[in-house]
This record gives sequence, structure tokens and C-alpha cells, in this order.
Amino acid sequence: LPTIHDVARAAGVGIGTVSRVLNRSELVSAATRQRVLDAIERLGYSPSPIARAFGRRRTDKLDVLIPAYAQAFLVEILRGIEAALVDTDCTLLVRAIVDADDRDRAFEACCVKGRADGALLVWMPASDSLARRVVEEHFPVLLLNGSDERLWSVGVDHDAAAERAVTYCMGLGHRRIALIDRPADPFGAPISGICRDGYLRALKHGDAPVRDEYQRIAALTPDAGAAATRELLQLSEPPTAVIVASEAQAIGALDAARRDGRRVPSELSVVGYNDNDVARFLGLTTVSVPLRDLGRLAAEQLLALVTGAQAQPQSTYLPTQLTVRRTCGPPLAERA
Amino acid sequence: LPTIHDVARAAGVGIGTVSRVLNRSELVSAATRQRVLDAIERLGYSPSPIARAFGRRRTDKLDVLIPAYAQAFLVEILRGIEAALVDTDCTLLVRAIVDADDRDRAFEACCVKGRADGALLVWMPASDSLARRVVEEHFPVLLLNGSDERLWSVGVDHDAAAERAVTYCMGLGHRRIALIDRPADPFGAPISGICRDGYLRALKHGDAPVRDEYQRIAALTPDAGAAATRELLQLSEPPTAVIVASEAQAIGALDAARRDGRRVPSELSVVGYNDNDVARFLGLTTVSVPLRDLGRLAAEQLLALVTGAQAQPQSTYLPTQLTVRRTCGPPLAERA
DNA sequence: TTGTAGGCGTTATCAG
DNA sequence: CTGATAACGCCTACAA
Repeated sequence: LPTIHDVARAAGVGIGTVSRVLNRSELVSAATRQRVLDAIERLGYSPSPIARAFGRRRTDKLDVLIPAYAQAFLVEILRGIEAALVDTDCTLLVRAIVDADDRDRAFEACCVKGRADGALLVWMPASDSLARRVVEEHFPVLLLNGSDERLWSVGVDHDAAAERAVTYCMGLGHRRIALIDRPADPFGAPISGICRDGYLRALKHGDAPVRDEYQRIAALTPDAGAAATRELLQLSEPPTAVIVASEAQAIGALDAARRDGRRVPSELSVVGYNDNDVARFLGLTTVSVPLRDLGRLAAEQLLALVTGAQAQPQSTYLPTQLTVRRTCGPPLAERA
Repeated sequence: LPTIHDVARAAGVGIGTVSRVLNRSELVSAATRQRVLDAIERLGYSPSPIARAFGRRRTDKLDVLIPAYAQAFLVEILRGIEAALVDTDCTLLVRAIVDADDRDRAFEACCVKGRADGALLVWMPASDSLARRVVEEHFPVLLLNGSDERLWSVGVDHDAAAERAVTYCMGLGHRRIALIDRPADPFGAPISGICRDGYLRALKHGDAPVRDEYQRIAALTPDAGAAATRELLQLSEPPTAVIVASEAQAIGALDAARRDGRRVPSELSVVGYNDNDVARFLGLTTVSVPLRDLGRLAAEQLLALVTGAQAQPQSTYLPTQLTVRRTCGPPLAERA
């Protein structure tokens, strides 16, 4: 395999010149540049990425830690990230996180200098020790859909989204509105959800009843969504509408309603979350989360952190959008 | 940041010894090793991955090229790959491929020496030029669900799977069996599918009629699956069963049948492909493809190629399994 | 505008 | 068993 020395010899120049050509420095005469380019072409030379990283003390790699949900939204995010990296020679070190142990191991490794130039934590909260190390060592880390005052982050305002969804349902005439939330920490106990506050805010603002039994946190599977929906429907006063914090859960909710003999939307309105082709296909009214934009913005910001100076951590929120399709409508009868 | 020299000084040994300790060489006395370990601990030293790669002339990275289908099976495969890499210090350079241009660019880059130690092409055929380069340069490349005589590959026998599915349907009494196939090349024209031969074999073997209009190739979306199903149902002699080559398409097929007023399975039996929680949840009878095992095996074999000697290219096929649930049954009436 | 020399942090080799 | 030393291939001053 040819090295930079071979190219230099072949072109009759020094290695410095070759290096300058490689790195698009302006300080090379057109003629010399052409000779070098020819030599490179002739020898089939391409610079060794490892040696390059070694010399530059930079890897041109971004660590991506992402929950191993077997779901489509992950891929959408990845696409967005890669979109930001097109015409950059930066590549992605992806690690799909399965559980808490796995996550902690990944956290341990991800800010070892020399592994990657920065890390992107997708849809998972940073551990306390990670946050501390990051701040200490000034390692570029960005949370995509997570928030931590000490760290940079990009996300959507789940509370605002939930608020809008609830308000929309109230506008249709619903008063008994339930929430099937998703766990805030995918690897922790399901103690807090991502959009409960917004849900509560909307209910209070609209003077609708707030009931504990209308609030559920479920795993990101159709089964869990179906189970939670069944429980809601078996209440003495079942909800007439339900906000569901993911697509997978929403599929389960739709099916549970159907099996229970409830028509959607007349007997139960359902608002989903995210937006994929299955949702579109099922006519699911959803909160559309701009996954690809999130990915792109996150990667762009992280890249800026890697190259530029570290300012104060900053949080950016992208707007969500309510996509109205066919699973929401006015409640059949107002018993309240 | 401490280097190996700092550790050596702190431990009162030479860097060679530290290196040996780091690399678990046996040629270090217990006492010396302990002193080195202590020094490492005390200084908080960890070896620079870049320098290490430079010295070893090996990156400990595997390139993974994977189609950017926004679907769950991708993640399952990734999980399998990562499972094989646990307790290896190998990491994954993932690239989600969007289209043919993208793929070709990735092919161009992926076997540049020094980027990664090997490449895994998931669910996409290698280009001719890639195959040639791989053979020439002895670069370790493995196809996961693809086949090329010149390259190593791991996959499942789609034809055998289709054959089994068709045979199963015939066993239930079906004679008019259709196929909604998936394109063999995700980025090429949809001219050939992945399991048509097996489908045909089973039909011929069972003396069932073979009709061109029963064979369709559709994109991997619910919409495409639904459209193909609608067309099938509008035939003057519509099929009573349909084999669908993906989950996403199968969801569309189920819905199209329902909208057309056909009961599943009594009026239309549906066999899906792959197996995820949505399929499980919907009660879809499917060909279960061992995605995680595929990923694991592929990574294991690739790792072997990277470290060991290159033998002749070899293809391994993993068995699929027919998972019987609720979308297949005897046809309602035999008109034939 | 160009060439040269030094350094980057390991691993590997080879004497001792 | 251990220590010194030579690569490794590039980048980046600095000198010309």
C-alpha cells in the first residue's frame, strides 16, 4: 500500500506538499498540485485514516448511543444524523443499548478520549457520573431528547405536545381523557413519564376532571398499550379519548378498543405519537415528532461542539405538530 | 492525559512491560504486573485507542452497511451483531444506506484499508466492482442475507421458507395461492423477488395452478402491500391465500382484506415474514427469520475472517420457522 | 511556495 | 522476564 512518501517521490515533491494537497491548503501552486494529484491517481493512494487520526489527534467519529427499541423511529433519527454528516468525513460509531448495565458500560467507554470526537445520547438520560465527567473533561456530549442542565440537548417539548393533543380532544367535546405515557427513562423504573405535566396542564386549563386512574405508564409495545387500554375501558367511567405516547402502544390501543367492541373514534378517540408509515396507513391521528430533523440538528450541534469552542450548555426544542387523521372524533354521548 | 510513558515511570518499569500488561501477555511477573496495574489505577490511565490502532495496524472496528428501511428488523440484526461483539473491544461503524448512490459511495469507502477491519453488508447485494476489489485486496467482507459466489455470506433460504409457507397453505386446502414478494435488490429495480422460486416449486409440487397474476413484487410498506392485495382480490379468480414477504406489507394486506370485506383467515389467509411484536400482536402467521442469530453469526464469521486466514468463501444458511398464529385457515369454499 | 525534521502513543523486536 | 529502540504514516511547525 502506497504511503504519502511514495506519492511525494513519484511527484518529485516533499511529503509536506502532498499533505497540503490532501488537506486542500491554498499554499500550493496549481502546477504542483496537479502533479501530486496525478501521482495519487497513478498510485491509487489514499491516506490511512488511522495515521491521519493519530497525527491530527482527532478521530472524525461520533459515538451514537441509542436504545435498542426494535422500532422504526430509531432509524429515522439515524437518517437525520447521517444527513448532517453528508459531505463531512465524519462517521458514526453506533451502539444500540439494551439495558441499564449496557448503558452504563457504554457511558464509561464513550468519553474515553480518542475513541470518538463526541457522543450523542439518543432518547436516554445521562447518568450523573457521566454528566460530571463530561463537564470536567470538556468532552462534547449532546442529548437528543433528554435534558440535563449541565449538558447540551436537542429535543421536543413532550409536555407541549401532550397539552395540544388534550386540548384538541377537549375541542372535540371530550372531557374524560386518559394518558398512556412512556417511561422517561427507558432503562429505569417506569416511575415518571414524558408528557404527564402537559396532559395535566391542559386538563386543568379546560376544567376537565383529573383522575389518577386515567394516567398510565406503559412499555413501548403493542401488548403493553393494549393492556393499559383494556384497563382504562374497564373503569366504571371509562375515558372517551386517550393520548398514547408511542406508535407501538397506539396500535395496541386501537386493537384493544376494537376487541372490546368500541368503535374508533366514535366510542374511543386515540391520539398516537411519532409518525411512521404504519401510523399513516392506519389513519392514526398523531403528534408528529420531527425525528429526522431532530437527528440532523443534534448532529449539527454536536459537530459544532467538537470543532468550535464550548459555550454554555444550551437546550433547543423543535416544534411538534398534530396530524389529524381518522382516530379522533366527537364523543358519541356526553354522560357527564 | 497520562501516556504509557507516565505509567512506566510511575511504576519504575519500561514501557514494554506496561504494554505487555495491557495486552495480557504472560511474560510478566506477578509482582511487576501488580505494580503496573497500581500505577495505571493511580494515574487514571487508559491507552489511546488511536495510537493503539496505529501501532497495531488494526482498528477494531467493523463497517456495517445497512439499508435505511425504517423498520424494526434492522435493529434486531444490529442487536445480534452486537451480541457477538460483547467482550470484544470491537465497535461498529454503522452506515444506513438510503439509495443506490449512497450505497455505491459507501462501497467505495468501506474497504479502504484503515477505516475498519472488515465490512458487513446487510440485506443488499454487493456491486460487481466491490466484489472484485474485495477479492483482489483480500479485504474481509461478509454478506448478511445476500449471496455472491466470490464472497462470504450468511443468510436464510428464502425459497425454502416460501416453499414451506405455500405447502402449509396447501395443507390447509388452499389451491389459489398468491405471492407478494419483496425486491431482491432494495436499491435496484423491482425486477426479481427473493422467494419466487420456492413459491413456484411448492405450487408445482402440489399440482396447484401457477399464474403470473398471482405473483407480485411490492415495496416494503403497508401501502404497497395493501395495493398489491387489492389487485389480487379484484381478480376474477382471487387467491384464497397470500404469502407476503415482509411484516410491513402484511399489515397492509390484512387491512386491504378487511376493507374489502374479506374475513381473515376464512376468506383470505395471510402468511407474513419476519416476526416482530406487531406481528405477534396481530396474530399474524409468519415465517420467522432468526434475525438476531443472523446478526450474531455474521459478526462471528466476519471476526474470524478478520483475525484468521481467508479460506474459500462460504455460504451459511440458517433455518427459518413457520410460526402458526391466527391469519391462516382452511379456505371457506372450494370452487375449483 | 516548498522541503525537512520532529512528534504523536502505541506495538513489536531484539538484546540482555 | 525486562528494557531500549525502531517502526507506524501522517500532520505541523519552521526553515529555506
